[in-house]
Amino acid sequence: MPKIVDHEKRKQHIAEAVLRLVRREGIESASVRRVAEEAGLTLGALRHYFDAQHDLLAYAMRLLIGRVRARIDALPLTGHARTDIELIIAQLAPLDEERLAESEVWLAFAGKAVSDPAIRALSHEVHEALYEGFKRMIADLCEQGLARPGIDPELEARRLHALADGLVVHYTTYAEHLEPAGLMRIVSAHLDGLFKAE
Amino acid sequence: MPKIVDHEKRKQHIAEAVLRLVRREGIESASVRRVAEEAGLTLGALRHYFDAQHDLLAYAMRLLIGRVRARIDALPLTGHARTDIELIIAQLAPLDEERLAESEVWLAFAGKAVSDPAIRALSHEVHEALYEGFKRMIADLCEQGLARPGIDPELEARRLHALADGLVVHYTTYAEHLEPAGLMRIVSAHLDGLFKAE
DNA sequence: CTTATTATAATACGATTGTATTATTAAAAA
DNA sequence: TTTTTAATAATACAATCGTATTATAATAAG
Repeated sequence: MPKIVDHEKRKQHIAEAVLRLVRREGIESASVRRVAEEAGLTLGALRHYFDAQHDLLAYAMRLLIGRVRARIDALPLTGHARTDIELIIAQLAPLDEERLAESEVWLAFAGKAVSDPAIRALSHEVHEALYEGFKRMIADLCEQGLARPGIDPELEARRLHALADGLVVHYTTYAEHLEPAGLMRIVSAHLDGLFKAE
Repeated sequence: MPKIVDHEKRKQHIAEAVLRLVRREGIESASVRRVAEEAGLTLGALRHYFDAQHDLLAYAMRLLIGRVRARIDALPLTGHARTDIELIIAQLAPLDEERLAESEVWLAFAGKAVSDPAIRALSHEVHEALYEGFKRMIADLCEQGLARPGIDPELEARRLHALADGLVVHYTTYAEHLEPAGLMRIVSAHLDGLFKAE
């Protein structure tokens, strides 16, 4: 009997309404009433699925994170370190309308991290995962002798991480003034500095 | 007769209350009532200085921008390009308590840029000024023959800009997990890649 | 000194917020 | 089929929000 499944599916349906609303009108418009309206539910019905607003927001954020994570996990990694790094960053960057929407919502949630502990925890979790991922990839690079000699993997991981996040912020916030292709050109130029010249 | 001066001074006093409040409890707590309370004024008194809340927020943001700008303008630039770039970035980064407070408030305002047109305009203005500044400095570098050959000033300006903003975001948001000194080490390492090896 | 102007204060209006309560309907379990 | 549980709906509560109005006190201009 698909009871729990239905329950979860409905929560996802509501969370998607949250994401739409946040993208369209900002996170401050994601009130329980507006979300209920957007999802086609009554206030009482929504409350049956989420006891409090912060639960709703945290759930929606987890849904967003899960989507990106699934996309990265499904990536056909080549084993070629440089290509793989670019592939992963491309999944985080606002390179098309779908990912631009994601980035906008992500930044909106990130802004809420200051006041909402659950969102703050999620944000930090993603931050750490990303840093660790970059660090591991760069460390692999060094071991394989592909990296420019004398580089510090931890420092370079933080540098790449900051660059990537900075680019996401810029190309999301000023998407109407910037050409998406430029983002990956900058990433590529940055990686040039990490790899040995051939 | 110091009428206008007093008026402006009082507006600044109120704006400082906004900045304190935003830093302490987030921008969503900067309601006109809370700000009036923080500034030691009545709601009606505050309204005499600011007709609407978005005026109040925009004014406070301008005050913040003015402070940082003044600090940069007062900088004893050496003429040595590399040192100067580091000096400027050091004024934008959360390297001590005072600048950490600034950065926190700045990020809070930046989050409001999505919904508030005035704040969005200010944010974009600062963004452009920073990009143009970096571009000019890197172009100077190239002309002086100090830059690594074959680099693209515009691309490098965007790269440095994204890195700087990304570092500010990371070291502000996760200030309790990161050592401030690490930020400038990363900037320095980045600049190594822009300059000719000597 | 009288008249304007500026500043402060108190109160009110309508809207929206998150959460809670209660009742009713649908569906699964016994 | 009866009984229990899940789901939806409607309504209510107290708090806060931005803004507006009106009246009073302080100060500068004539």
